[in-house]
Amino acid sequence: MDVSQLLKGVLDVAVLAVVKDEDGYGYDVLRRLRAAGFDEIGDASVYGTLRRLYLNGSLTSYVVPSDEGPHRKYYAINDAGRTVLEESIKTWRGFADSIDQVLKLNREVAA
Amino acid sequence: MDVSQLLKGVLDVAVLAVVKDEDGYGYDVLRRLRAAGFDEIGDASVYGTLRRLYLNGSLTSYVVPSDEGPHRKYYAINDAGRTVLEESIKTWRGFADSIDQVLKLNREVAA
DNA sequence: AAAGACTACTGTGGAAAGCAGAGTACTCCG
DNA sequence: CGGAGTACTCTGCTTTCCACAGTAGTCTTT
Repeated sequence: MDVSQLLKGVLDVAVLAVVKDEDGYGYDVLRRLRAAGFDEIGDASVYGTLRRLYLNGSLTSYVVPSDEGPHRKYYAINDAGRTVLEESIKTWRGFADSIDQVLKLNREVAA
Repeated sequence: MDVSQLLKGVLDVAVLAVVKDEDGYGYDVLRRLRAAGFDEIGDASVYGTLRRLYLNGSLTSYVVPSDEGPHRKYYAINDAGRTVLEESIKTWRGFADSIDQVLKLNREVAA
């Protein structure tokens, strides 16, 4: 099974969730996602997702110069993005439950 | 969030899991998946997935005439398919855990 | 018997999204 | 000065789901 196919559609939520905690720039979001278990994720996927979320109005953006390298393009979540995130979490939950049912994995929401 | 995007890559496992329980033909697999919660799944997706799994050697196939309509093309899982299914379940589990972690959903495998 | 509904499958073409690869550019270290 | 690490952009490829169209069989209803 190809993990990159599984990411389709889910990357949006993952990126929104990560940015919701704290504003982030592309390279940083990439590191945070890799640390969370998406270790094979491609950089272009993250940059592309951030751009897409910015273009559809879920994120705002600002540039900050850096002493340790090139400038950083920060992204921050806004109200629209928070709404999308909440809806997406519900969708994900229902979807994951259906899969677990078919695979007969008994998972429960613990908290 | 678009459910059809979430299906990418996962449909393979879902179909394998459904067919593993009992041999099935396309229209029937479609109904079983819809009953499991994938109520918006397109028929062409299921037929396409069955064809793909057959071509890559995970399923075998045989035709059975029917009294209630056109003939039925049954698919059965084989050893290769079972191996793919087991590997895919592991991949799914790891993937879903990563998502849950990022979304801060505390799920646990109960049994 | 014609019309419609349900069953059952095939094939084509389109769209979305992840990703590889190439390119740009800045900083720091040896 | 060259290499490594950081940081981003852009183009084009690939996979996969799906809408749509078409074929074809059975059964019910009018």
